[in-house]
This record gives sequence, structure tokens and C-alpha cells, in this order.
Amino acid sequence: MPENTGRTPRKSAGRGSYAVGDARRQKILDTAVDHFGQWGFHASSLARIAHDCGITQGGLLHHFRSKEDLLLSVLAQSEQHDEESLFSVDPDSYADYLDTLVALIEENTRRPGIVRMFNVLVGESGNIGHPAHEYFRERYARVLRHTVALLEEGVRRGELRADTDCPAVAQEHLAVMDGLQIQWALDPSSMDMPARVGAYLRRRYAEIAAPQE
Amino acid sequence: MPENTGRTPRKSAGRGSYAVGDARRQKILDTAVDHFGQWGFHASSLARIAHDCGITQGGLLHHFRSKEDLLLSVLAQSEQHDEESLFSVDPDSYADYLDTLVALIEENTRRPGIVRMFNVLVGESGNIGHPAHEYFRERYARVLRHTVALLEEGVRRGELRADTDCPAVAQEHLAVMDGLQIQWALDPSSMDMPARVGAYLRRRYAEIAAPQE
DNA sequence: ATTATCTATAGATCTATAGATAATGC
DNA sequence: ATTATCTATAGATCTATAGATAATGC
Repeated sequence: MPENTGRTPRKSAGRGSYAVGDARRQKILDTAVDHFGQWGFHASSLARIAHDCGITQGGLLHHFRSKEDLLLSVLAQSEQHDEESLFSVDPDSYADYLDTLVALIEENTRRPGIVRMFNVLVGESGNIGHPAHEYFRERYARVLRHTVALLEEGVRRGELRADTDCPAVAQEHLAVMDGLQIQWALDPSSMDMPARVGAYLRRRYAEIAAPQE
Repeated sequence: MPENTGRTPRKSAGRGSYAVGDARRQKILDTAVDHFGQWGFHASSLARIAHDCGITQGGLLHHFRSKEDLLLSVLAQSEQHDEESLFSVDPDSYADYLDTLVALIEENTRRPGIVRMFNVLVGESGNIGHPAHEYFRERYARVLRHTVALLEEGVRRGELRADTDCPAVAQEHLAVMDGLQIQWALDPSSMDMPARVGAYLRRRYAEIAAPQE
């Protein structure tokens, strides 16, 4: 249920929002995910998104002041989702964290629209000047920092080898997940994605796990 | 030097093309790479591409009969390039092939435009109905088949372990390369991409190499 | 003579603004 | 009274076609 995220154009001292408006905003966000995933940001059309929500383009722009505002709102909401599933948990061991990652990939197989949107937007936003360029740069930096922190904790507690190259491992994890999601989006039948990710992570873990004494 | 690739709209019994036309076609293809990489297919504009080539949109459409034709021509040319660097070599060992892969990544760091274009288009083309959907499906399938074939050869000749899961290794290779290129495009300074890919491939090779006797 | 390029244009879009009308809920 | 939604519109695009003019090279 989306509370006011601070992005919707609302007078500072207003009454808030009506139930019907909240529902509509959520519907717009969900529809926008599909459109951004299909067309990318630039080629998505507010009029077509609005049409798929059963309102006019003018009606849509009441809830989001511009196309860029809509994009950033979509990303903020998905951010919140991942924040909860990934960052909030404080795993007892790095091995536990890997289970969280596999669970996320597992969940992603049930929402191909989100996966496609990220595949498209992360590619587009490689360009300086793209409205989500900074967002993705920061998101990737944040995810990497978090993974590195967990790895370093593992090293400190003796779970992982002292010579673990934590930044390299973190970048590789992320790369494998992104890369497999690209292949999966192109041809879902070509792979059991959670199994592949899980196998990779477990093997990689065995390599950096401190030797048993 | 692009010979007639069969895509340019030319009468069947024509004279061929003039030198100035061939040069222009190449200029258009190069410019299109940058535009598709920045805007994706749908949001790229023939008028803007033409402008960057110093001709009008009408002039561009003399060389490529439609926007989709231009996209497929760009992809066909890049295909030809990769074909030569990857598929033509018949390595003596799987280890040698890995050097070829690292060399390709190394080359890609010198052509960020191409990398961005692939990042964007492969994301977009996850959608059925995208003009390059079939192209990328087939390209990925072909690359994977080729890698699997080389792996299986390695197994047969005793270079690699008999229990190697060749399709899984191939998909993982491709995923790591795609995923790192995404991170690199977002922030080139964050990583020495060829080194990362090389380190991954060498480590992975050690895992599947047949034990020395 | 053929290829290369231009101009002009039809017909569809696109975003964002302005102002009117309808629905909601204090 | 406030929020939600609509209609109308300005001003910029977009692709592809048609037909004219200019450059190339047998």
C-alpha cells in the first residue's frame, strides 16, 4: 500500500489522498513497470500507460507530475521492496545471505515484468544523462557495498578465508545474477534460473570458505 | 569495408554502389550504433541519426529502407565482427579459447559505444515482438552452442573433467561477461573489466580441469 | 544511366499545461 | 473543500512515401 512517497504533486498542507486515488496510483505504477520494461523509458508513452489504466493522459499527470517523476516513483517503490528483502536481514553467516539471494531470484521468476524492466533500464541508464543514470549507479554501488560488508564480516569472524578479494566476489555475484536474468528473459525455458544461481553461489562459497581445521 | 549485405534496397540488376555511397552507409551504421546505444531502438530517431551523419532523413532512407532495416544491418555487421574474432579460431585447448574471450572483452573496453548498444538492445529484445528479439535469441543460442561444443571437446580430449556440466559453465561464462559489462558501462572506473573476466575464467577453468596424474 | 541526396508532406504520434467537471469525504 | 478526472490544445516531434535535383562513373 503506497503511502505518500513525497513524489506525488500534492500541496504541502492538503488533506492527503482519497482511497480511490491511492488505488489508481498503484495501478499506474504497476502498469508503468510493464511499459518501461517493454519500451524503455524514452519510448514509453504516458498516453498508452494511462489508457491501460483506464484513464486519460491528463488524469495520469494529476498523480505524477511528469514522465520522469513516474519513472523515479516506480524505481523508488521497487527499491523499497528490495530494501526489505535484502538489506533488512542481518544474516548470521555469509552462507545464510546466499540463501536470501537465491530466494530473491526465485521470486523474480514469478515477476518477469520486473525483471524485464530492470534489464532494459539498467542498459539504458548506462548513458550519462539518462534520468535513471544516477539512480542505477548509486543502487549498484550500494548493493556492492552491502555485499562487501557482509563478506568482510565473514572474513572477520573466520567463516571466510582471509585472502578473499571481497570487491571482486561481490561484483561477480551481481554480474552472474544480472547476466542470467538477461538470458532467462530472452528464453525462460533455457534455464532453471534459481538453480543456476544457487549452484554458482554455493561453488563460489566453497572457494572462499575458510578451510576446516 | 561493407560490401552489399543484401539489406540495402537496390534493384536486382543495378550497377552496384558508388564509393561515396559505401562510405556514407558505413558512417550511418557507426552513428546508428551510438544512437541505439543511447536511446534504444524505439526511441532512436532516423532524423537525428541522419543529422549526425550530415544528411537528411530522406537521404538516410535511400540507404536503409526502414528503421528496422537499419537496426538489423547494424547487428549483422557486428555479428560479422564477432564471428571472425570468436568463431573462426579453432583453439587447441579450452584454455586457449579463454584467452580469446578475454581479448574480446579487452577490445570492448576500447569501444564503449558498442557495449552500451548491446546492453540496451539485449534488454529491450527480451520482449517478444521487439525487432531484434529473434536475432538475440538466436545469437545467444549460437554462442552457447559454440561454447558447449568447445567444452565437450575439452572433455573428450581429457583436458576437462568428465563430469563437467558444459551447458551450465557456458551460461555462466556468458552471464559473467554480460553482467560485468553492465556494471562497467554504469561506472567504468569501478573495475578493470578484462582483469575481472580473466580472473573468473581462470578460476573456473581450474575447477573443471581434469586432475593432473 | 545510375546512384545519392534533397524537399515537401501525410498522418500519427508525443509531453505538458490550462481550465472545466465529477467524485470523495471532512 | 479537496481530490480525481476529463477535454482541448500548443508545439514538437516521428516514419515513410513521392518526386525533384545533383553527383558519379560506365
